[in-house]
Amino acid sequence: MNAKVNKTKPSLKKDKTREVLLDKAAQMFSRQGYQSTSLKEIAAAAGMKAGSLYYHFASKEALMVEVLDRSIQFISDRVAEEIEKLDDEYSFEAGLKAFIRGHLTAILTHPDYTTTTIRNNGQLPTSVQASAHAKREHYEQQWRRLMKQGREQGVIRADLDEHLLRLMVLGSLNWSSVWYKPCGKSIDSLVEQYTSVFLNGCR
Amino acid sequence: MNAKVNKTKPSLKKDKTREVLLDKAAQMFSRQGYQSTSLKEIAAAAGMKAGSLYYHFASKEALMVEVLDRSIQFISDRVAEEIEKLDDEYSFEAGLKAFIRGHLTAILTHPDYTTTTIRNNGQLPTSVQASAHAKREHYEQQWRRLMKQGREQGVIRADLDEHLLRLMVLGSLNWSSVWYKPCGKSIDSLVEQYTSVFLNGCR
DNA sequence: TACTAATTCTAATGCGAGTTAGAATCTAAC
DNA sequence: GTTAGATTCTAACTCGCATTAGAATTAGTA
Repeated sequence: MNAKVNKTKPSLKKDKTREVLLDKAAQMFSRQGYQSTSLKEIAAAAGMKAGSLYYHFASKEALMVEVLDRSIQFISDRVAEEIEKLDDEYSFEAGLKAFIRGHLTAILTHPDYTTTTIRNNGQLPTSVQASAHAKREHYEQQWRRLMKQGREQGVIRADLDEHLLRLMVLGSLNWSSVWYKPCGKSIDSLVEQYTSVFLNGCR
Repeated sequence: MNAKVNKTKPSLKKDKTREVLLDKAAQMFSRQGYQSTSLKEIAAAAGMKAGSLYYHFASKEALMVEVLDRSIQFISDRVAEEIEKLDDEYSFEAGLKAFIRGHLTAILTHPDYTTTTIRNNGQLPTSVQASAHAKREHYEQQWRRLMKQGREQGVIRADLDEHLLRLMVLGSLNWSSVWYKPCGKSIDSLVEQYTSVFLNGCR
């Protein structure tokens, strides 16, 4: 019991500042990009000096890796949540709407993390890039399965390439992180329009 | 006449290396981002040393500004070309297809320049950002006009927000620069699918 | 060949970045 | 209050960057 107290209490404090550092890092990475953001800025935003960061993270790259990991996790989890709300044998239409709602909600409610992934994709040190690749691949696999289902259920017209369709949907969804301002339309109304346009578009 | 020779001949040589430098810069900016690309790398790719760049460009920022300018110009020109092929009183359907073809062709045939714009959007020094803003605004204005036409001609359903629709189309088009590999599908077949999906989608 | 201008190189400057080691401070249990 | 451990700070170090001035080289003209 004593041991437990000794280990959980300080680790809570430590996790707290780790959390703050990650949030601030995600915020600045998403706005200025990875290279343009200095550890000094991140540390200052969290109320400390640059050197102190190294007590929590091994390097700037390690920080970025964790931000990217969380970002993909946010999206993946949020989509999974929406899927679980459906019946076991859901239709392609219902599935697509759930995917769109999950993906869009994640992007627009955790803009700092997800925008970091979307924006910095492709222009990061290869070591960082490799680390996030596996998780993203797994998520995209789920989209592929959804599209295959649409094809098999005959909802996707024969003359359409389902891979390209997937990229069209993901492209327009991801792009929302570029222009979305929370003051405008509600996420729900966005979901409705995205779903409606793409469903009508592929039938 | 002599004066003409004296001025055109060397300026041709000079313009040539300027061109090479811009091309290489666009290439590296699009792949690694603005901050992660050093003048040393750009110069090396053009077969010279970093210091020599300053004979052609005032600064790294000036280089970037010109790359961005050209990028938007490419897209804008290419779209204008497609529009000119149409009748004077073209329909929304024809207009949309021309816009999509122009935009996509520009993106996929000058990927270095256009990807630089798309990727680095938002994470550049504000001075650089401001310079490209005007041209881009003018181009987006043309899209707004197209969408308005679609609404007035009744092709865009009443329940759709035409501003959001514009962002959906531009998003999925721009995203193609992230995944497109020239070895895959032809640009024409992409144009067909984009047009078909969005036209069916908004009717 | 000699002269001139255009173009590139060399070498140096200053700055800010990421990183590190050790000192300083804070926290909490005895 | 003392002590031990956790956390942060200070002050340095190294490195690569953009930038610059002047020397060196090239190329074209007479």
